[in-house]
Amino acid sequence: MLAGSDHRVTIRDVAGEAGVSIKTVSRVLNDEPTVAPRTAARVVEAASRLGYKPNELARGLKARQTRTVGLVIADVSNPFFADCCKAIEQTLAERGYALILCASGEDPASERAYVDLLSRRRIDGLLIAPAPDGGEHLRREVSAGLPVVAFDRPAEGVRTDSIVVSNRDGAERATRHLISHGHERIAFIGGDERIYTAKKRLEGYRQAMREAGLQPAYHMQSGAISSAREAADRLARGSGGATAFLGGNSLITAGILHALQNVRIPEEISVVGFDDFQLVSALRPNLTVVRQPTRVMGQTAARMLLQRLDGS
Amino acid sequence: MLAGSDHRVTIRDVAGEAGVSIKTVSRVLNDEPTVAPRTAARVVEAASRLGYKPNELARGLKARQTRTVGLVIADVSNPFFADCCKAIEQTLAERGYALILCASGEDPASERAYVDLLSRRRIDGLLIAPAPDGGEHLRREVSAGLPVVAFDRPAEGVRTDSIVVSNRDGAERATRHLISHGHERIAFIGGDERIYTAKKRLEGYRQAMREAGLQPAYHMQSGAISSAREAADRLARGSGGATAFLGGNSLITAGILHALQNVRIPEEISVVGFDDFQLVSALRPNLTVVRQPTRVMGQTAARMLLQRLDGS
DNA sequence: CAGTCTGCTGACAACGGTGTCAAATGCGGG
DNA sequence: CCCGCATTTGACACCGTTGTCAGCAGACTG
Repeated sequence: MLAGSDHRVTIRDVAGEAGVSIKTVSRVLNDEPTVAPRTAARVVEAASRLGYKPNELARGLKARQTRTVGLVIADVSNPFFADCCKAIEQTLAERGYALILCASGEDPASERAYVDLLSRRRIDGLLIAPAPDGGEHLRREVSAGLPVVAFDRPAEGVRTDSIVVSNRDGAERATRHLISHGHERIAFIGGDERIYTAKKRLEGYRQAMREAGLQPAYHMQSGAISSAREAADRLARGSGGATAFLGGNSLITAGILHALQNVRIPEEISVVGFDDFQLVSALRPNLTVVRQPTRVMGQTAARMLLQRLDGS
Repeated sequence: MLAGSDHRVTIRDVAGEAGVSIKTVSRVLNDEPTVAPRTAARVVEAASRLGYKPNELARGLKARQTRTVGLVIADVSNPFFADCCKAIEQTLAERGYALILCASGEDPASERAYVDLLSRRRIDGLLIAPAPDGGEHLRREVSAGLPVVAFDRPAEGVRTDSIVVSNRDGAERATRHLISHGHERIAFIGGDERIYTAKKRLEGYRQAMREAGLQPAYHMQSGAISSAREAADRLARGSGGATAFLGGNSLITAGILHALQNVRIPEEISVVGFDDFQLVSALRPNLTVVRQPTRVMGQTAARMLLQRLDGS
């Protein structure tokens, strides 16, 4: 209908079209009740005829809020984060908030750059799974008044709300589960030890092994599936090899399963993995998992933030 | 250092602190060469002392660009989209662009709402895997001058750049591959037929079967893993059951594998899946896949968009 | 009939930056 | 000593919206 005029329609155009002042258009668009019905109708009609869309930048500048939140995670292609991200995005979208996605790759410098970018864009709030070695950047934002909710891991050295499950306890229980099934040589393959969740899970594993008087055998690594596979290969080898594995996250568990592709699970070797997610459980329904409530976690984090933004 | 004053630092504050006009501060921050070195130094020092961050909303309002792009996909927790999303995010971040993530769930109404939200936020460009039954909303944006790049599927009834792989051809070849291995009862389980990729893959499958004089047996479905599993169960049953399966995407392939968990692959039944991704291939290294170049696809789409935004 | 009140509307400033233009400053040359 | 010119700086308008306040009818009150 409208030609591809390069000139974006503004409130002024609508005002002109409807023969009223811009303030009246503004009133109508914001449902202020003090406009005469006939006038309001004219304005609505003019706005839709011109295909008017309010400029949220201008609105945000004046109102000092953008209805936008930042999400900083390590990596979207990690199913755990993808699931969190999905839940968060949905929860925010229901309330009309937009989500700016940032993937830091567990790199503090990158995280810092992202936080800066978000801060300049004047996001209303921040959801973050903090990278290790947290620096000053989060503290600055928090003390500047930005609502921040940390999830999956707490933020080091900053007071923020946070949603964290008991990683230590989960690992401890999973290990005890294997012990109670008669295993004595239980290997743990976890993520980079500087990452909070990996560290806590290792603690839980060691605690359970110590209590049972067993010798821990673990490997912590930052790499992807393939390096977990190599580690599992190594730990399973020989007569003194592990009879059971505990995988520190879904990618690592996949690596372990890859290494054990010619081994019957759980008859020959048992595997317990962290991070339940649809694909792994579909592919290996007989795998025991320490389920992380990703959906609930994401939703809760988002709601907690919204609560502080909207008060609802 | 700075107390948590609720008042965000503005360019005016920096100007006051440095004893210059706001315009001079603006010049320094934008690296305009016409500022005396001593003055510039004073300004830089003042800005960093106050922790000044330019308000990108204000900048964007004046400059009519936000350095922000929208990404509309069906679902982040689908590994295919997650991988695309990762590549896109990285490519954009390198150039300082922010990404607003929107998950439409293949719902045209939701997609429309998202496009509207993005348009009001004055994104510079849009990356989209269009939902089926595309309406007017995309056409409107395109003709209003918004740079749009469609990926994974073309946008119906709108002229946009698009990055699409040959789905039909991939399915045809995969089917022929199975035929050449002696299979005659080959079943295809695909996604919702209204979705472009699913439709094309079905076409390819049928074409190959027809050419070989074989009877096609397929099931198209919009559900998740579990419904693919049920379909596979049904299609494999009985003496006339399928001896080979072609899975229309990674989630469906996972469902098929789940259904066949007690069957040796590929000795008893062969499976070929679309969408290679790290987890499936780690879990079932002996699975044949029609690999989608997700990383390249995402990167290419993002670059194509950047090209139109930056000209670089 | 004057005065007040209510309902509706618009002029203007402000949000925090950048573009335009003119003005102030410093300096060498006539 | 004054002029012209280059360098450096600032006043002001503007981007597109909303908040503040005042104005203008017309109705109601006394």
